[in-house]
Amino acid sequence: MEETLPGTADDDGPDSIVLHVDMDCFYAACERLREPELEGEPVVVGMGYEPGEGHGAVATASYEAREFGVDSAQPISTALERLPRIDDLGPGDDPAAAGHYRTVDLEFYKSVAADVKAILHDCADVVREVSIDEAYLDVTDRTAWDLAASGDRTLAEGFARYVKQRIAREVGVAASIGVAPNMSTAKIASDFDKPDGLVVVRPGEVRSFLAPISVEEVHGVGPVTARKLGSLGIETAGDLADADAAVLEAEFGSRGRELHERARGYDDRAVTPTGRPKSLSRESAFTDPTDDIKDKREVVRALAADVADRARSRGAMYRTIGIKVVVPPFDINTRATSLSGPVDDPELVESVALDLLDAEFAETTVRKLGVRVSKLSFADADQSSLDGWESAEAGETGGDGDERVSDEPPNTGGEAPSRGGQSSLVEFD
DNA sequence: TCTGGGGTCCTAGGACCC
DNA sequence: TCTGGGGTCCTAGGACCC
Repeated sequence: MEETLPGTADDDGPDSIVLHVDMDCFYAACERLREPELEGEPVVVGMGYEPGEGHGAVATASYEAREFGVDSAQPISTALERLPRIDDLGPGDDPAAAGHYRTVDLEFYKSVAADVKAILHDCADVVREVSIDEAYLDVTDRTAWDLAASGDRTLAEGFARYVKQRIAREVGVAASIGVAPNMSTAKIASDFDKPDGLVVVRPGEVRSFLAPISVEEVHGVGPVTARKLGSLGIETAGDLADADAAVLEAEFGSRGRELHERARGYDDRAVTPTGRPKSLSRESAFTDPTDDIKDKREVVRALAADVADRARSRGAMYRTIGIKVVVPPFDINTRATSLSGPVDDPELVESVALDLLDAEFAETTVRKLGVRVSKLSFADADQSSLDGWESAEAGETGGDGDERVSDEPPNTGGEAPSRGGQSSLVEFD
């Protein structure tokens, strides 16, 4: 079906068609895939409810579990209070008020996600994978905003329905899809009728669709911004659209202007394929905050080894090594050191991280520690035949002059994922 | 809701350079 | 030694997202 484009310039062509595909309660849906008996039951996926684990949070709660007040990011202890583990029930307890708890199994969820992503890539020329369970598709060249012959629905809606049905049929999980002329509206649309939703916002309807939406639903508005907006009398996207752009910019900087545009239905970002990660990190919380330097150093060592290992397995070299120290109640401190050139050097990650810890936090009581590497560069970096790194493994970091442009390579077209070995296993994002 | 883990982007001040 | 202007890189913190 390539008859849709009028013979005009294609740069500025017709309105784009963007799909935002968001899997419903993805982890719980995955668990149901391998345990069909969980269908219709309250399911909570998280970590830390096992005996001996003190801390943890809910990763995903099925809609049945949400009825009991269990929600994502909730401390697992709260979840257990509201919805006891069904396996812990005593003789007198009511099984109808208990739930099934499962431990996060990311590897399995990734394999399911890979099946979904394969369908998405089959359905669109450009796919931006945002997370394990979410993606944007540019399908402008695959369908159209024209009405289908049969009635008052658009071809785009039919196309989205097809994507949804393929995911359901071929993988067995439900997705909510938003269809709109741009990314930010598509994102809101996919959220609008969850679960199993399909919401289409046609080019002429964007403004009126957004108007009544609460600002909190707008991507990029969190609790802080929502509160500030509220104090300015701005509660809906419509209010935001009508607000004075200069005031928003004064209050929120460049983000203010951006939010204003999004609320007005303007978003000219192109859907671009997912790029490479910019940082890799690992963190871990203590069951009880501690000031014991031995414990802290031991954790940092383990995290450092982990991060370095992951970097190596992804072919990433790093130029900056940092730590994160969370002090009760919840003060986040970060420290980082940059090297003169990119390295792949686990021992250096460990020693730098430990130095940063010792320098300022030797006596500090901490609740959580993290290690991070950033300013990444990748050995299989496309083109750029002229950066002269060797396959360095010694910690020796060549001369300092080293003026690399840290921006991403231009990478015009459809960036081909690495060719090596297996098809890329769609790590998260 | 007193808080798990893995990310992204923006801002602000300081160092340093010309 | 009273003092302009432009630019880059670095670190640290904040807000936000899933």
